[in-house]
Amino acid sequence: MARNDNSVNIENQGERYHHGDLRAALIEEGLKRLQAGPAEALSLREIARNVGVSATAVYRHFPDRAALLGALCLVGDERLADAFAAAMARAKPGLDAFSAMGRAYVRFALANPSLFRLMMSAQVGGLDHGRSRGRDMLARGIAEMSGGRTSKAMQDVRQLRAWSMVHGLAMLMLDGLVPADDAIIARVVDAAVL
Amino acid sequence: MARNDNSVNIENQGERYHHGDLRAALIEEGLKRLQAGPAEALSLREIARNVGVSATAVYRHFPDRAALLGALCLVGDERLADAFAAAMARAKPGLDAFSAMGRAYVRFALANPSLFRLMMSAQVGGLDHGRSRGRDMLARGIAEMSGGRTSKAMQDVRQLRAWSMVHGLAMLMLDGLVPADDAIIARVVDAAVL
DNA sequence: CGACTATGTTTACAGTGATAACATGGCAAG
DNA sequence: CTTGCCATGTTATCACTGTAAACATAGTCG
Repeated sequence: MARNDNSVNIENQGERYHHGDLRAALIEEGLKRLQAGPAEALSLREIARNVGVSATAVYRHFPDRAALLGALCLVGDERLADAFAAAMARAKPGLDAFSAMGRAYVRFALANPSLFRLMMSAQVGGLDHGRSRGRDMLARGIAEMSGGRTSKAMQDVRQLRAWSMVHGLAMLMLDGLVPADDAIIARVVDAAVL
Repeated sequence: MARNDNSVNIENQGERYHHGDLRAALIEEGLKRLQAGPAEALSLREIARNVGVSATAVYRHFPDRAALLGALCLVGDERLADAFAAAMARAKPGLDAFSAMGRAYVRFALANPSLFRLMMSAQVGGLDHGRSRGRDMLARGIAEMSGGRTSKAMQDVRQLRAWSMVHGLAMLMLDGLVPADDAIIARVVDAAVL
């Protein structure tokens, strides 16, 4: 949720040569544009135009388009982690964990379709965007769920099944292959045996 | 698997004004290019160039780029359906059905990453590419699996869980978030309770 | 044969990501 | 205070894209 930690006055600086915090402004505009359309349709020039800056100014802050998308991914990951934290806080401990996390996962995807898809697309410039707070939380939450006296290998399989299920449901709904109905999410995620 | 049902000699016609079957050639070249890179990187001009035809010739056979991609989707769907049919033929009837279909699904995705992603992306020009032989077969196979005396609603939920799981696993592996290991596929898909 | 039509071509335009060379202005050292 | 450095902007340019319009060719059918 953190928005502007840069202490620069964004208003009434239309005439300034130096923007103040162009990097943050570009990211913000990119996120805005990502709410309106897919990541493929996101053009550097349009972002720069909307921010009120020349197209090539972007390259002072990002080596290329992929790097800007990568920055957007990082923001998305923070938000996903926040959503997980909130969901976990509300959930009763124990078996509820998976339901809560799973619902949060799918809902996040539906609420931020382009951003979510971008975050999961991986070939964002080839970088595997290594550690991810969101994925770590998901893994921990699922591990807590399958806590019984099963073997480590079996836990891993269950964990992967769980992630696959929520990820697949999110993708199918995002792509319109399954209606994005909240009741359906609940029925699929709740009481899944795995 | 069907390749050339057009009975036109593709060879030694380098000088012809009319191509013979340009539409098929464009699709074929598109599929080839899709094996080498993602669908976003697929350009009309490059396809036309490789086929040896001017860029705008494409528009005699497809209204726009999205339409060509749509045609590629149709081919992909046929191939997926073929893969399903082969898997079902090999599988013993009954509970094996889901394992066989699930493995075929994920393997198809891994074998044709860009094509699979394209097929599932839906916003291919806005058309929801309505009926799909591949999806129909998947649905029927899964329905056969969850055949017990459970309620219709419960069957639907299980069916959706199954599809979500294999779809999610395929996507996670495609995006490099889970190693694309055949043994992992087997462990996840087999003996899933759902 | 002659016209029609399907299927090509050339030309043109607006938009894109990216590079190179140049301009500005804030800040720190002399 | 002045000087110069350098981060951050700018303009100009290039190769590429999808697409539209106008023109050319050739196979087909009256």
